[in-house]
Amino acid sequence: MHDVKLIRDDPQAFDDALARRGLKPAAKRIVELDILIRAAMTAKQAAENRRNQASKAIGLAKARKDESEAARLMEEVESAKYDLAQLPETEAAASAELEEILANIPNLPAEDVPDGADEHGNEKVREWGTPRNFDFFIRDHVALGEGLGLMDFAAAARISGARFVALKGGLARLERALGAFMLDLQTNEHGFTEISPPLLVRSEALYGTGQLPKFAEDLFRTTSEHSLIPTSEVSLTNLVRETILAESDLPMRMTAHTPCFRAEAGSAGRDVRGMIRQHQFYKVELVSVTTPENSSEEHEYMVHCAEEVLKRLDLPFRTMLLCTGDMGFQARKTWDIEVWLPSQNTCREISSCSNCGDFQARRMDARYRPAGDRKTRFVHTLNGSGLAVGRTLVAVMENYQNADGTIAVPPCLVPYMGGMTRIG
RNA sequence: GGUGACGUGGCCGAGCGGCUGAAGGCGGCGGUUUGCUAAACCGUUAUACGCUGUCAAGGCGUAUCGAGGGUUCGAAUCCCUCCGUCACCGCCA
Repeated sequence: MHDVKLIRDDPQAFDDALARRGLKPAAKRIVELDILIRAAMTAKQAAENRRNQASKAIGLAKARKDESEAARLMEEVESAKYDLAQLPETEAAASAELEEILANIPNLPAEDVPDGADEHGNEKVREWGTPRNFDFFIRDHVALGEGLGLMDFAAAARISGARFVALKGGLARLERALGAFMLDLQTNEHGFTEISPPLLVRSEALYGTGQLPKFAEDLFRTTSEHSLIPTSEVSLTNLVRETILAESDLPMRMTAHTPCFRAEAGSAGRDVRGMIRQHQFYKVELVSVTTPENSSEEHEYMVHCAEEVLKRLDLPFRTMLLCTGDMGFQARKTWDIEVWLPSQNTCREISSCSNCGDFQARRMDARYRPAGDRKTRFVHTLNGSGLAVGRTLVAVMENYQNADGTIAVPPCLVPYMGGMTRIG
């Protein structure tokens, strides 16, 4: 959500920022509505003031038993109410239109985000590790998993349809090990507090983080008013909704290991094979709530917390700065981390770390009070995957495969695998 | 799911339909007194928005007593719906 005052003060800057995202100008109508709303509000408040003054006087007149004065004042109230008749509707209609417009406008890109139409405009920031040289014919994770009899897409499809999988034995254990490993790293070494949040959330929460109203078709909705979380960013970030935090509480760093559910409505035909794009997957999420002054620094910190997982797993990756055209709705700046997948001979996204500025905070009404200050300010919120467990499982399988189709367990995971060093 | 009770400011807790944005207390902040601490005393202590003002200080106003509607000249107080909390019962991991 955007600050109307900022748009009012510099409509051109707002439209320029939208243009960087490839969006049409919107400031003109916003400013018109803002003027309309404020005029109606001022007139309404004046009429309400008349009404309130007269009503108070009626009480006093009745106390004096001055019925004629009371009757005269009641007419005064009637007249004020007549003036009041249309104003609230005018204001409400304009406010609704303004809110509708604002709710659907994405966050403005930060200054240092490169312009670009799509992922081709992204910039490589750094890379780490060297892809392994295989002296045998490499398999992708599907061939490996099915070959071992530990990954069953067919059975999952009979139960749930496409884009589901059932992992068995060593692979199920590997998935659990990865989640536990990531969670331990982020909590023990990086200062994030482990949270076990709700997986079903109300639309208010989804609106707060920006999934609604625009991206309803990406969500699984239940028959109640709940939706399944597409990411625990929703639950974790909304933990501070409608609160005023003390500056000393910041940064507030939270992490959770949860399933994520995505309808993938617009992805028909993409990544149809394997575990890359599923309706359900586990993810360890990182969320930071911080001050405007510290959010950029915190953003850097979070990417490094995510990258550290891949370093410990010794998986090659590169970190990309997303261009304006590839960023999500809520983000003002995003780094993606892409892990090396031998079977695809390329890197695939395994983490996305975004600074949302005060965009979500405004939607959630999440504020903090600077130390020694009376006025509250909106917090800045950041989120990042630390990491997507399903895709990490794929990366481990493919990068650690042996010639015989078995999979070596990365050393840092061995303790989490009960000492097992090889799967299959 | 059933029955009953209840949602008031940072917290506790008053509140006959009419100067109640809301008594009182605690806590917080500022000050006086003080060798230090404690105590006592005085003052102060919500948020959002609009108008005004140099988008300052300040002033005026509107709204907010879980949320949204309604009744009324006037609602924290009456009615309805929703959300939530507590207690007991039923069912259940």
